Amino acid sequence: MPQSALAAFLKRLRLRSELGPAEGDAILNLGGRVEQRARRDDIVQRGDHTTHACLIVEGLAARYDETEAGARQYTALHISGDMCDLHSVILPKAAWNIEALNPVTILRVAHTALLAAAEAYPAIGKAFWRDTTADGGIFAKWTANLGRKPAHARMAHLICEIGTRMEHAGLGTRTDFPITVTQDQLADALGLTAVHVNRMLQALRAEGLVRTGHKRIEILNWDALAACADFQEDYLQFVRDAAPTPPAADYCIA
Amino acid sequence: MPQSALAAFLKRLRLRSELGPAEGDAILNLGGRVEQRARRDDIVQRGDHTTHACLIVEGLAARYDETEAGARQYTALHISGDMCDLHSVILPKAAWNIEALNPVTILRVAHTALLAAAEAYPAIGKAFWRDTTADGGIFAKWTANLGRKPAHARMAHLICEIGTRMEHAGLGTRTDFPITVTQDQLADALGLTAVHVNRMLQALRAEGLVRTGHKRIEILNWDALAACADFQEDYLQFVRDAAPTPPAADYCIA
DNA sequence: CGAGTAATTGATCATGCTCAAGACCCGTGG
DNA sequence: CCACGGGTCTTGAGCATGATCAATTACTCG
Repeated sequence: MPQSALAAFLKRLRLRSELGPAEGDAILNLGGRVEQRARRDDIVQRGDHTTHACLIVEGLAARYDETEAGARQYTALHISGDMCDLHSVILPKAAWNIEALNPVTILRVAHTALLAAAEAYPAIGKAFWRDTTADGGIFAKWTANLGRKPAHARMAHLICEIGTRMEHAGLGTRTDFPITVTQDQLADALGLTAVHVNRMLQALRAEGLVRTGHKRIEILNWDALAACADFQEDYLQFVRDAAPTPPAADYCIA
Repeated sequence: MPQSALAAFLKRLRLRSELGPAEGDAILNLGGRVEQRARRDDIVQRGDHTTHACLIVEGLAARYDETEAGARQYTALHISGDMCDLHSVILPKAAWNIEALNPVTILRVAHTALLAAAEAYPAIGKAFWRDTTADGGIFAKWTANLGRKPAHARMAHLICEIGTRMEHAGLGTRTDFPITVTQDQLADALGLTAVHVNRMLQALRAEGLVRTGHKRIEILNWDALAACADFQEDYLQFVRDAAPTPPAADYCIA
């Protein structure tokens, strides 16, 4: 059971990092314990001194921060195959919370196992470092969206991001994927109110850009949606970096 | 010259990570080339395939993202001693820009040197990983602030954050530190307009919380400012993690 | 001293919030 | 199989935070 979940994690890591067979085996043998969490459960709470990272096997989770007044802002969404909280391996004292957005199956993987793998195989260590850093790039993009884009563009951007990530994770296509999320939750991801999310979704539907419902999102016009979102995929870093091209490489083509 | 700049970087790393003398020497011998950049220069541009990371020796820099329309959002500020763009070591293809906010002295350190140090000394690799991850935590906090706090609280929070980081960097105290930044730049960090930044600063001054001018910020009432910002330092992760407390540790106290 | 940048002020505008009520949807139990 | 109930979605009306536009004043640095 852990193995199949870890296979998804390995696949994820390989989207960004080159990992050989030995390293693959090390990932598959990380072990861990499968757990269920109910919707609204906190998987991690601020202040926790964590000893495990959580691989999302099934369901949706979100990292969030909360103001004194209780207003909640999601800072990241995690889908199946994400090791949400890989951060905690290197920074065990959580300064954030992670919540199950719907009933979730997680695999709790010990930091000790993750660190041992990272130490035994430098490529694994770098893959972990790379993935947490890519997550940081996503945080930064969310910051930029919240700071400088109007509500409808934020909505559109989030839909494009999730679609792209779903497709890379093999959970659907970028234009048609399953997701169970309420407008309240979208509001907390977008820094809006649920009422306004509702109106923005209606606008996107009216423009013929998306269709929603039945726990799915379907994008009817990707180009138009991406344009309205100013969505450019590069920040997701879903490209294994080519070896730094030697300056002379261009000439080899002829 | 590089050595003294690298000493600041080492000091910074040691705020979060335990590094021995050999590791310290490795950091001090990273080498690099000192360069000057004028205000408004881009130190890194989106799409660059970078080969060096940039240590800020003197001055202020910002990572930013820009919308089609040209609206700019800073996603991170970097002060002296910050290795801005340590991220690029593991993700060389920049999906962001870095700009000099005022005349800046940087030390360009080769990725090859940084990676070699990380590979030779696992503790250095982890320190790098930890610092980039802590940066990610700061991005996440900015996201939360932009999404869920009103302008005056965002302003207050940024001032608290910079003060705290300045103090840890040894560049002043948290309540009185030098900084050269325009209201336009603050606006781009806070997702506001310069006009509104001006008004929020006036409000904070009128409440007797801060004093500004002469390239300094002085905080007259830290507690009140932190309260208005809902500032809690934990997200900066300026604490070297205690060894995971064994469950029995509690009993040792008596 | 002069030019350019930055800070400040005022007036109007609009995006997105608040509050409130009603419709819809879906799982549960009678 | 249907009624019930809670959560979610939808709609409307008024409000406010922060944007926009447009001067004017104050620095700063040659």
